[in-house]
Amino acid sequence: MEKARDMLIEAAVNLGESLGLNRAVCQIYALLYLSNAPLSPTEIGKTLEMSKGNVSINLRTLEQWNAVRKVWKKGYGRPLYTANENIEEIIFDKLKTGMEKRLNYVKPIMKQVRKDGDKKLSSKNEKFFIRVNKIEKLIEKIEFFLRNFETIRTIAK
Amino acid sequence: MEKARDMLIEAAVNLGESLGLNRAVCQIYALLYLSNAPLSPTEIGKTLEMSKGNVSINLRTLEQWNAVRKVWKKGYGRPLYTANENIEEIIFDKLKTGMEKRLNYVKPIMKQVRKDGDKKLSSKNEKFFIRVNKIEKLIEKIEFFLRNFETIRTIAK
DNA sequence: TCCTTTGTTTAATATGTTTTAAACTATTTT
DNA sequence: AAAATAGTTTAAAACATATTAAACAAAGGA
Repeated sequence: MEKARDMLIEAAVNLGESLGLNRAVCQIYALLYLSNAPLSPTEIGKTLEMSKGNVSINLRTLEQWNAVRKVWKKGYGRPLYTANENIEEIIFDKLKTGMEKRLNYVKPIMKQVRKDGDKKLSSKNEKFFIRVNKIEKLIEKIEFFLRNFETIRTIAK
Repeated sequence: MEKARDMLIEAAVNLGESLGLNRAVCQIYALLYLSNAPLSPTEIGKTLEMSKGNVSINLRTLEQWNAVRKVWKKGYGRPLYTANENIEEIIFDKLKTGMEKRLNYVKPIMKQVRKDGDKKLSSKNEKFFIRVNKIEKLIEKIEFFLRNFETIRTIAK
């Protein structure tokens, strides 16, 4: 059954690329997702033939994304790790957080551009501001989408 | 007005990062999007202070994405370039094409795993296959989403 | 036609990211 | 408490990507 597992792990790596994720995070997450029981960093490293440093770094990343969480086994003082099985939630939360951060950087710029432009609006600049308006509309649309995604998803299926 | 333009170009670079796009594609697309008239590669290179080789390579990429198209000015044998203003369409088409390619790689693997598994289903493996099922459900959901995105988008606003 | 300008291709350089190795810290076992 | 095992951190290496410079090809103007 390990062959099947390894094939699926490779598939996860492939899919992860499309989200800009590195090999190690995908491998670790997929392994934990497919495991019957929580695993220790050492076990993860051995199974994936990956240095313990790499395991450590990427486990932390996965924890920050809420993609993985610690599990405490009694009588054993170190944490094991298990996957958050709700993949949809993980992807969406990450997308949402990332997008919001970017938009918060962009929005003040848009405001500034608009303010400067209102002062001196020549016909040559008109087209420029039509496009600025279009971008602002698009940003609103994205924000609407992020706010209402849960609802949309429910309607969709 | 060039200051405003440059600020918006920087904003585009920032947003592009979240989609895994490189600096040059974002800059070139944004410049063309905000320009009143089509531009030549030389003009683009000068404005963005970028080597002509880089302009050439990334213009081709943008053309392949349908993000930019050639415009022929009569009496002039070289093409100028202009932006496809439908940003939403560009992003979605790219997402769709990319996702479909990945899923077509993953789906045969899923089938293979399921086939191998049906032969010898022990209770230890049961949990494993429950998770395989979950992934298949998720893939179906993504495919549904890609097929029906246009519709969903219309409903959403 | 020849010279100049513009655009493409490719090899090299520069930049950024991922992974490892090794030094360090913390925990467990004896 | 000492030795062994496990985990973290960091500096270096391996690897990947983006950018440029320069050689080449195509087009425009003299």
